[in-house]
Amino acid sequence: MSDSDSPSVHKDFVRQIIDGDNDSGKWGGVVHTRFPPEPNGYLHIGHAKAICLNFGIAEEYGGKCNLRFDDTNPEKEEVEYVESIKADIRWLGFDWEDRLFFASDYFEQLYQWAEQLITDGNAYVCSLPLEEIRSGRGTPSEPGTDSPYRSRSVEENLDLFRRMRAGEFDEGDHVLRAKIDMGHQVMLLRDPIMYRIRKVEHHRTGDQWCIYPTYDFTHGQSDSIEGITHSICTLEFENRRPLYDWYCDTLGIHHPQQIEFNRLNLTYTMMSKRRLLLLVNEGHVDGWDDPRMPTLSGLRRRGYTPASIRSLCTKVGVTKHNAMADLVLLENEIRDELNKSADRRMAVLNPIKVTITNYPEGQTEELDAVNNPEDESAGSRKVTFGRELYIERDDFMENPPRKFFRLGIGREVRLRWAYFITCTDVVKDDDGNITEILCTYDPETKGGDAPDGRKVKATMHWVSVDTAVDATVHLYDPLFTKEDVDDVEDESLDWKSNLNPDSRKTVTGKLEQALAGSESGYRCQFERLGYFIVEQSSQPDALVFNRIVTLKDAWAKANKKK
RNA sequence: AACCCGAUAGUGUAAUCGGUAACACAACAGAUUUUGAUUCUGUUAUUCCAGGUUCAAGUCCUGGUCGGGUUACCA
Repeated sequence: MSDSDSPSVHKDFVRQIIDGDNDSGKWGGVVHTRFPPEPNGYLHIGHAKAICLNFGIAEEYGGKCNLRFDDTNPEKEEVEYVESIKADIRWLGFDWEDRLFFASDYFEQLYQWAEQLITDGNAYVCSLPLEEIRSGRGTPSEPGTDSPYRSRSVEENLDLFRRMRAGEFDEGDHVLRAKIDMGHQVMLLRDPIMYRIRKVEHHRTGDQWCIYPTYDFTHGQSDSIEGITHSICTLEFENRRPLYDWYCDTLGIHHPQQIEFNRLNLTYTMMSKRRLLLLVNEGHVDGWDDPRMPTLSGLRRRGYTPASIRSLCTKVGVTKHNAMADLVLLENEIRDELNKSADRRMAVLNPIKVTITNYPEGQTEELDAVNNPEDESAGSRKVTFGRELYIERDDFMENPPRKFFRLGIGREVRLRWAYFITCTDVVKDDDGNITEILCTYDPETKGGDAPDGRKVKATMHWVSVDTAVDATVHLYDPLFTKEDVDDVEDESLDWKSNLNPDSRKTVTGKLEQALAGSESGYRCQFERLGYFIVEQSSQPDALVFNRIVTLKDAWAKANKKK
């Protein structure tokens, strides 16, 4: 590769293993990985890490990465999920080319291998009820007891297993178990289940099968069939590696190396598909693609870019111990990217009216505003100034503390790209609430510079009342109030008690006219507020924006601390 | 409890033959600034514990502690 002379490109332990294999010639220099999602939910940012690892490694080593759906449990799996997963991987920027596979494509081969194990005396049909299989397995400290069916003859096992396939039995009547060791220290090796009867339609094979293989009896063999060299999975599969190895070895087939890495955890959210499904089903969010969800479709709708997510995935690293990455890491990625590329616009989200008392009634003027100070080529646009304006309510204080250097009575500030204004008075309603701010402007400061060189402490955004465009703006905050979603006060509470009731606030904002008619997917910075994207449901004449992320705000942070 | 895995600034990671513990983010301070943003500069702070081997240990050895996983006819 080209940048091999860049000083110290750290390689994680997975890549180090691959380097070692390439040096020793273990796989003849071949690197072939796979990403194996189960189509029972939407992909989340944790999956993005696995995708970046598997597809990324294939790219770096001149190898290939397959997409394989691990669809052995028809009760939970749906075509909708298959399609969303494919779309999300493509959006992230990866391509499986012609290597789209399904574990269900291998059902017949798997079945033949099961018969082989039976024939070799390595598997048997067990007719114990579920509860007895469980109790018979013993506990980690006590060995299990052999099933009474463990010694069935090969002929009887074969006959029973074929009749299971033929649909002669009901669910739960029989299972096929591997004959390993009921006293093994690893519980998983105490005669694990290989096949169970499920009279359920499968989203791809329909009613062709009424017995389905378990994950363990499927995964390694699927890797084997596809010629995978490095089967990379998350830490919770570490315990299953002995079984993965046992099936490959006992069957005498190509035996990929399973390597486990730490999954991505992020503060203020969680990655459990079961829980995410619950959030959707119980209506805590609007759907899998709700902009508050850590799903790829949610992050996409929120306004995150594929590059920002990929960048996070490389920054968090790959190790073997459980880690929880700070959400601000992700936020910084999108801030960095959009700071360089996004147009600046002015929008007032909590408006209060300002009247410039010495500005002629009925007069307006067009002023030049720079689109992006970080990118000269972005050019400029016109903004309209007039006698009546909106500013942010938070930018005015009647009795400002010492450190507050925005607008107050008698204070002078700059309106971005416009004039210096000085507050002379406020108008209040009968309850004493401020309804309007009265100011004068200095015509000499047009564009925002004072010829006499005098300084102001604050520059504020604003929008003229006459040209303001209304828009619905969704302000998002983290879905949970705790860094660790499982951090609950007492036993009676669960993670749902940490749901943030204020994770979405919706306001009507006043936008500068350049934003009129914006198309869905357009990202810009609302100056001093944050980065926003035009919502996918937005219409040119009924604008809807999502806040992607706020700008860093030292003033807000200082206040929060008090 | 048995088995498996892990432990390095607040967080995430690096230190490849045993040879000056470092990077990013966060925090704090300052400079610049027509965004209290960005940018720049600086500061604080790290090898789980106890022994051992060694001129020298984050790294090797022994014992412990703590954390996670497994104990599904889910993946």
